[in-house]
Amino acid sequence: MKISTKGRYALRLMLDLAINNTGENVTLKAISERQEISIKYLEQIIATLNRAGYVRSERGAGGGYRLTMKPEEYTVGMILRLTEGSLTVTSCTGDDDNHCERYGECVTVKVWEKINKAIADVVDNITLADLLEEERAQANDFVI
Amino acid sequence: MKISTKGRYALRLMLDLAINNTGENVTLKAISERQEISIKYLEQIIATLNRAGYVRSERGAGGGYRLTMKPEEYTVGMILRLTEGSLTVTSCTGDDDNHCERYGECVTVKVWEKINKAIADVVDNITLADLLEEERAQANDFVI
DNA sequence: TTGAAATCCTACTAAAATTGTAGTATATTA
DNA sequence: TAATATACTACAATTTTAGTAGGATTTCAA
Repeated sequence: MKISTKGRYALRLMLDLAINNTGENVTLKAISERQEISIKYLEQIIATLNRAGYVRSERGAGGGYRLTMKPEEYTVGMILRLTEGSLTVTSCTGDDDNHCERYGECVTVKVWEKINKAIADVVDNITLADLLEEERAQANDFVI
Repeated sequence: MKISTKGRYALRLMLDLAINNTGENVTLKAISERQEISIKYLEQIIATLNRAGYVRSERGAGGGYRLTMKPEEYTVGMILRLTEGSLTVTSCTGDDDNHCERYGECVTVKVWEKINKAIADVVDNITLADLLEEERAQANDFVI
C-alpha cells in the first residue's frame, strides 16, 4: 500500500526542475546533490519522464533537462501515474483490464472504487505550481 | 500501490461472516468454498482477526468462527489496517515512526498526507453493515 | 582534435514483500 | 476413538522494489 521510491523521487525531481526553472538546463548531477538521490537512479526515472514528453533533454556538455510545460500544467497525478503505473488500489475494479472474475457480484469492489476516486481527487487537483508555492511559503517561514 | 490479497481477503472473509451471522459457527471450509480462497490461507488471515478480537473461534467439531460485534461496529478501515499494517501511502509522514529525515522541509509530504487523509475518510466511513446492505440490494436486483 | 561533461541504454542483482503451501499439534464433539 | 475443526510455525516460489554497473553516444570548448 505504498507509493514506491520511483514515484516519490519522480515528484521530487519534477519539483526540483520547477524550482530551478530558469531557462538554463538542469543537470542530474545538480539534482542528485540537492535531492540526495543517486544519478544512476535518477537517470532511469527521468528517462520515463523524458519519453512521455514531460521534460526535454539536451545531451553533451552544457546539457541537462528542462520542463516542457508550465508548472501549473503538471498535476501530481500525471507524474505519479506515469512512474507508478497506476494509482488504483486493486486490479479487480472495472478500470483495470485484468479485473477479477468476481467483479460485478463482489461488493468490496465498491470500496476499492471509492478509494481510487478519493486518491484521484487529491492527486489530480494538486499541480507542480501548488507545490512550488508551498516551497516558497516555507522558505519565507525560514527567514522569519 | 496495491492493497494486498491479505487485506482484500480479510474484508471478504469478514463480510462472509456478517452475511452468515446466524448465531451458528461458520467454518473456514464453508468460507473457503464460497469465497474460493484456500483454507490454509484463510487460517492465517483469520488468526490475525482472532487475536485482535474481531472474531471469536471455537475449536473442534461444530466449531468455527463468529463476529464478536455487530456489523455496524466494524469499519473497513479497522479491518484493512489490521491486516495490511497501515493504510498510509508513504513512511515519510509525521504519522509514521520512521519518517524521512527530510520531513519538515520536503513539501511533497503534504501530498502524501492529503492522500492518507482521503483514504482514511473513505475506509473509516464504510462499515460491514453498509456492505451487507449493498450485498442485499444486489441480491434483489438479481431477482428482478 | 581531443578531453570533459552530460545524457542514453540495457543488463544485472540483492533484498524484501507477496502469496501462498505443508505439516503437525491441539481441542471438541458424537 | 474417529472425525472435525482450529492453532501454530516453518518454508518456498514468485514478483516487486530499489537500486548498481558499464559502456555508448552526443556536445561543447580549449
